[in-house]
Amino acid sequence: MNKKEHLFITFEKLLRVKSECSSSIFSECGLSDITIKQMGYLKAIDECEEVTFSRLAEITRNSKPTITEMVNKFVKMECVYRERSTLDGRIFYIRLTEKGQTIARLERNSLLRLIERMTGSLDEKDMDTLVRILQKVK
Amino acid sequence: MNKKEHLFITFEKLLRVKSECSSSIFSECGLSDITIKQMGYLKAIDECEEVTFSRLAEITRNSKPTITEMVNKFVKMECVYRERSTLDGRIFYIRLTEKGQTIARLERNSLLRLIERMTGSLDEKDMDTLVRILQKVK
DNA sequence: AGCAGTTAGTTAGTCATTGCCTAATTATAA
DNA sequence: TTATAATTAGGCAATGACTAACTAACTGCT
Repeated sequence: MNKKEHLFITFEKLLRVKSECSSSIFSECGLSDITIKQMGYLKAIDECEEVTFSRLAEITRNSKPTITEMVNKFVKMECVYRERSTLDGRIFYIRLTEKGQTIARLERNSLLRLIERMTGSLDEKDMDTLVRILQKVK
Repeated sequence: MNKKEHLFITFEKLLRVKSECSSSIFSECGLSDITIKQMGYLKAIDECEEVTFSRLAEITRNSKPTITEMVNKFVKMECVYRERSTLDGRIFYIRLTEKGQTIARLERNSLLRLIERMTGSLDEKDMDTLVRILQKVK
């Protein structure tokens, strides 16, 4: 087996672990049936500091009623909640619950779990070596 | 910054590259709007040597008409084609086109592209070291 | 202070697509 | 002739989108 194949198999194993971590996160949140679109919306909400219905409609290029329905669905899923502005009673901010944020940051969270797993099996020197080598990749 | 954070950032960069490779593959195939379910069916077809409509209905726990519709959709998307059995004219095998197989094996293909990128920046010794260290991860 | 106009979000009603089903049909084999 | 493989017809729920009309709340002007 050549070096590329070795590398492929090694990374495949790591990615399988990460993918299992993603699945665990979804099922821990009871959201295994979430759609690609819904993931996209949660990420869009997470990327904003404070986001109103109108603003999210702008960002995602949807109508306001679409956002209302989407938010209602997310509220039922316990991913987001509304917070009324104290300055202007017409305005509601869309906020992620802890669960919503966990899912919005799924990539990050599953990678964190993988890194935990790695650091459990590697010593300090190995980690330094890994970082040193992988940083060369352009 | 501690070693875990370093490792996180390093892997995040690699995974971003891989994710860009996945997106490129989808758009090269003109299939950026494929759904999670459809991906699952393509993988199921790919995992079988030879699969008929009835067999795929069994495997995926769906009715036969569901498979017919799904296959018709995939035929329009140029992901699969029918091949009539020479032994029994009632039987059709569901076969992946090249495009269908590329998508069914997306994980593999995007990882292959990432590995290509890595091997372009690393020397033989680095690759050996990577494999040696990463194989320790349980 | 009070009304008119503007703005934020919601409701009602519609629509296309996906993904699934059962029942009936057609074509082929045994 | 009967059984089997796949298809057609017709239906249904959920997702994800829209426009038009509405309600609630703020803003500005007299």
